[in-house]
Amino acid sequence: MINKNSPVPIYHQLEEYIKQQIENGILMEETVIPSEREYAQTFQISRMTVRQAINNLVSEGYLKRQKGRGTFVNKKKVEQELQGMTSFTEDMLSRGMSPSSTLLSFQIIPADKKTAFDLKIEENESVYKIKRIRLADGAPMALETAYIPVEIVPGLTEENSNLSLYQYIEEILSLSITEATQEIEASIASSNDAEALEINIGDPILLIERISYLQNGIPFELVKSTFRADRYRFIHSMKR
Amino acid sequence: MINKNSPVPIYHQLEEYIKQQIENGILMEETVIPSEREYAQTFQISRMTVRQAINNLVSEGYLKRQKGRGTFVNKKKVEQELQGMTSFTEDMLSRGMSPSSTLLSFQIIPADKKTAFDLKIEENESVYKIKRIRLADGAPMALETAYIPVEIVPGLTEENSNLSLYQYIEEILSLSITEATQEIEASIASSNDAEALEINIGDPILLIERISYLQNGIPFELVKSTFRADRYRFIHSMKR
DNA sequence: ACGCCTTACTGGTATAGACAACTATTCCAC
DNA sequence: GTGGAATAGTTGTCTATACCAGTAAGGCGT
Repeated sequence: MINKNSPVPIYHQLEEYIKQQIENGILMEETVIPSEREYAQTFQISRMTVRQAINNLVSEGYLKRQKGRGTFVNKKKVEQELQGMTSFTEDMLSRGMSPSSTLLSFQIIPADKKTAFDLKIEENESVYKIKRIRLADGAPMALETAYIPVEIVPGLTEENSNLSLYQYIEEILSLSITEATQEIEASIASSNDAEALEINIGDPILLIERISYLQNGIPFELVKSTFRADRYRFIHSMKR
Repeated sequence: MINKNSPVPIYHQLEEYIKQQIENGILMEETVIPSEREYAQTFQISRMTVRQAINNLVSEGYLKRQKGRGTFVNKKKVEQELQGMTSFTEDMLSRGMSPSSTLLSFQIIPADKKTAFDLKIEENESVYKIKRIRLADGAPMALETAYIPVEIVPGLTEENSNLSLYQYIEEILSLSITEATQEIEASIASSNDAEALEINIGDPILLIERISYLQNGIPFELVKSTFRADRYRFIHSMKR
């Protein structure tokens, strides 16, 4: 398991080893792992080296220490999923609801000033404008309008836009979304919103505007969503 | 500078010392700091202890190491502030507004069921209940109620609760907030909200409920805020 | 049954020393 | 001048050891 002659540092080998054990379920969530002194003895390495490995895993969130008790395997972070949450689909699934959607319109239009600014493109450059009603367990949850530069994702059609766009991006184009900014505000349903979401005019709604970025920092999607406040709250956790 | 007989660990003293030097501009951005051996000799402590201090500062983003060259002061980070944003004060400052607040009430009460659950304490355990109106540039922005277990932060009084609680936690108790969860929803102002925020009944408001955790995962504060939707939007950026 | 001490574990802090890997500089041979 | 070796500095890895501080459990006296 541990090779002292490897160019890979021992502490790093031990890190990988422990991570493996966690992923394989040999070290279970919320249970103690062997003590530092135990690792030191079984692998015939110094306790300080063990500590270096464990420290790294602690700061990566895999483990947590408790003085006098031991070191424990952290619960899997659903949180990290949430933190990296991108699509309505993932969001609903993580809440145990069944997502679906109805396409209202699919257009290619020239970007207006604000959209162009958000997507860092030139005014009047072509963007897809995709309007959907998002359903959870069959009931309307949100009204969503997405803007995507045609240049970045050419070949999107009314049909394949139905697939998860994120899957398409990651798997077909092998790009990935690494960053997003969101702005959230409260408002009140207009007649338009009310009709689509099957609520009354004046009911509270949650407006979320999200811009997602690719690895290179290029924005590729602007999504404006209007959520029914009675059915949706935005959940968000953060770590330092 | 370094007191070996202090109950505060040496590495932590050194951390604070170096942070001070950075903040005071004695250690400039992008320049090398003294070598590990140099610190060890000038303070008559072990090099490994110096490393422990420097490692912490590296993982907090203050410093960066370069093998064979030295350790350098990082450029200040603006983003990290946003991501780790915790208090109303910091939030407003980062938006270029001037925060202030009016204390409405300061009580010690037994925790009700839900509060106890959120703060992971027993029902009826004592908690501070601190109610404030939060102002930005002198105008009401939010109505805020904070719940803090007395056991964790004993000795909080009506007077010192006015100081930044976070500073108090970090500097006096030398604990730090490493994690928080937030739930955000839209609603409509009740007569109570309307009066405090100087808006009309039925106007949209943004409800934010935040639970902050200390490094050991212990929840230490539950804050329920009601923001004027016309003056506040929640902004949030995330990276993978 | 209830406290209290002891004991044996845990992680936390700190030391001193060794060698490896990397960087920058100096100096010398060509 | 240019290339390369020697040198002195840096951080990186690792060991062995010591004592401190918190936790849990068992045993003991009351």
